Amino acid sequence: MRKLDPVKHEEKRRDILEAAGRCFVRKGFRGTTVSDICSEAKISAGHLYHYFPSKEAIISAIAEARLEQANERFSRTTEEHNALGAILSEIDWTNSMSGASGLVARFEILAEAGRNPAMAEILQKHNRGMCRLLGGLLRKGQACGQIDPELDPELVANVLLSVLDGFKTVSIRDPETDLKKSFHLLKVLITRFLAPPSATPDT
Amino acid sequence: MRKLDPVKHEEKRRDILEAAGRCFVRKGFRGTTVSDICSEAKISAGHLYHYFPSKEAIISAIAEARLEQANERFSRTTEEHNALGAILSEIDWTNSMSGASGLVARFEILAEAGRNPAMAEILQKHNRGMCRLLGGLLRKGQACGQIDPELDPELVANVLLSVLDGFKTVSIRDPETDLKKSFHLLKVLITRFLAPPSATPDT
Amino acid sequence: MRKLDPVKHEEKRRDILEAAGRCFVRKGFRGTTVSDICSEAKISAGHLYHYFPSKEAIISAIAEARLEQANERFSRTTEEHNALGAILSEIDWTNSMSGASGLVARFEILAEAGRNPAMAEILQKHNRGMCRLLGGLLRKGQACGQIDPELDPELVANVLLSVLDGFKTVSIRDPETDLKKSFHLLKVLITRFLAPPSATPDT
Amino acid sequence: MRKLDPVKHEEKRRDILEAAGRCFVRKGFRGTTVSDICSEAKISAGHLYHYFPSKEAIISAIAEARLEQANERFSRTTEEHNALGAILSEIDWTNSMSGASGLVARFEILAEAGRNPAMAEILQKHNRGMCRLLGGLLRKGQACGQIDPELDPELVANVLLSVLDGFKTVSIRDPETDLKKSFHLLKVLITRFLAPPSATPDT
DNA sequence: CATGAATGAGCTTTCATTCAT
DNA sequence: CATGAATGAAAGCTCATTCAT
Repeated sequence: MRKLDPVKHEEKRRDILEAAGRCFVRKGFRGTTVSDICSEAKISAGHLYHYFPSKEAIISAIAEARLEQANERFSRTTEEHNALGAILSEIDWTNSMSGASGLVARFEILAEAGRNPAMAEILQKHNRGMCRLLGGLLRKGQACGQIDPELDPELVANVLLSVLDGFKTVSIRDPETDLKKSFHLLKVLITRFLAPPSATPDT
Repeated sequence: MRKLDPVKHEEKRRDILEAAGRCFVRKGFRGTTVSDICSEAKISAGHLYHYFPSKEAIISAIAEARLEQANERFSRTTEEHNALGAILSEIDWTNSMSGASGLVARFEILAEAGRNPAMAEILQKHNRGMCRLLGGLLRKGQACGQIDPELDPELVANVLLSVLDGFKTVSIRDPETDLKKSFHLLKVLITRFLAPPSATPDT
Repeated sequence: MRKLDPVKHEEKRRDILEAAGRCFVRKGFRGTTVSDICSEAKISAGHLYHYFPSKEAIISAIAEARLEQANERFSRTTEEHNALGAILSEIDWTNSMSGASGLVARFEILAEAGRNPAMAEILQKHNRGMCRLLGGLLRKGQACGQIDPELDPELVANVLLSVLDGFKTVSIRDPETDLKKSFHLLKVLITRFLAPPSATPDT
Repeated sequence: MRKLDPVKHEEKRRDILEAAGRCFVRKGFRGTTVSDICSEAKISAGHLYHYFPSKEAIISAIAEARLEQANERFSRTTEEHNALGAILSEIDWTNSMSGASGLVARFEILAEAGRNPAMAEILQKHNRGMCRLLGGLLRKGQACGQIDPELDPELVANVLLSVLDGFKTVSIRDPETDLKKSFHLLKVLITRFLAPPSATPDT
């Protein structure tokens, strides 16, 4: 007779997902146990299975959620920026997140996608979305002469997003990296790359 | 009388490491069991412990070996190329490795390094080495006017290596990517980035 | 004000018991979960405990109910048949139930009774009832010369009921058995067994 | 290099199977836990899996072994008895086994076979074997006039074996049954059933 | 050197049962 | 009455590691 379900249920699901997210950052997908997640979410061992059918499902859900969030943020960003601005804003946001929190999950997802087809599909789906957004911006930039018209927007989008992910490794490779400086350098890199050949890009 | 040890021993160690490498590509560090490795290396379960004290040690050794190999290859490359050539050659080599084989391990290492200090240290040590090599080339390029002298060689090296790693995700993100085209695009990206401002880079 | 209870309650109890019965046939006593039963009975997980204190109680109740039904049916049968007729009618009924539905539960009960004293007692109680019924018929048959008077009615009843249960395994042992033929054979078997020695039984 | 395996291994396998057998008698297939078996076999929790891939496999192996033993014993029996003698000897053996030990497993197997196709197949395979043996004896009996030639040997074999299984329930149904008397009664039953119509069967 | 039997902690998952609503 | 969230013990099974041979 009581019908508080749908809301509470979804809320709890989110709680668990967040708890799982924190665990995954600390120990990785495979290093995290279901027990870890239950402790973190303050629920009992078996109760997790009222919300998710398996650990695998939680991993998928986390990946999906993380990528979804990224897409949404990027979608908002693209509404008020041009291509270059959107990319830079994205990097800026990445850098602002102190610590590995969000970043590590990224590599976990990439590593997993390299051998788990289900994960690969999730990743690809979201990547297509982001490429479309960025590709559109690039085309606009080309239309108004800000961007080299010779570049293939779709390809550039894919490559730039890859490069962005790569950039996230900078502080793992060398923790003493000056993030401000390297951010500026990446900005130069992208600016010079996209600029129409005739233009004389600055440093 | 038993005096063939040191050589044979080292040989076997390498065998095991290679077997482990193949397993890790297929199932990841955590998804691979010691049993998997022993089967692949065609040795018995316990015998592996004559060569490595723990699974963790194998993971470290693999990471070390992989990065060592990369460094050596890059070291050789740098002897006969300028900065741009070395980077392009590196990308070329990456692309030539069909399949995820070498690449996946890379993200595994990065994800692991993000939360495991021991792995982080290994990664950082080798990254320093590669940065030094690439940094030296960049400086030479600057000296002879091929590369923008305003760029900080060390920082550029670190960023470029990161970008390179990112580029490896291209085909995971979108398996239908035309690798040749995207390789060419990356070449353009790097060329334009490094070129002295006055120069008119090609497409 | 709430006064429809006793009737409704008993009704629901029976519903649940029937649902449980269907589950037990499919998965056995131990293979069936309380959840299975609740789903089948279309009630919620915890609500079942308003009707039964435990799963064990449901198992007992089912066994009791099944045996009770069998007794009642046999009781009705005995009113209008002689011994041989009653037995044959019983076998006929068994055969008419296509599928394992009722039969499987029988072996489940026997196996359980072999190790669970509570179940054993239930089984024995009902067996005594059926033996009394069948024993009475046999005695009548002896009185009117249809049945060998040398046979001990109680013992014969118990053995015949056992044989009947055994006969139920025929189609499990060999699913291609011709039930009609084997039914006829059993009829011959019982007829010859019970017939007074002088009589010349037919085939 | 050591090669004590094949023998020791098979021996241990048998040990475990015997331990499992004892557990199954006490608690049934589903009521027995892997832990129970390991304790009974005095091995550690996980070690069982060096010998059997799953609990299911143990259940199958037990069923197979039990039925195999029964077949072998019956095979030996048939070499020195005629049909009636073989059956009686079989019943005798059954009765001699005090307690439910062997019997319970029988109903467990039958109940399981009623819903588990794998178990059903095992049961059917062995039943075919026993039917062939018994069928052969029956035919011989018919040839020398001891057995009613009108009876279909295969069908009779299957029905008799079923009846035999049913007879095993006698002491579960009524623990106070006089086994000697009921054994004698069954002997009468089978004798009269098989005897050629003209013959005057004894009591 | 080499084997594989053996261990035992711990993993994911299930399930009978309770209880707040 | 009725729900389903919640519990926690225990299930089947895996796995890194040790050790007698």
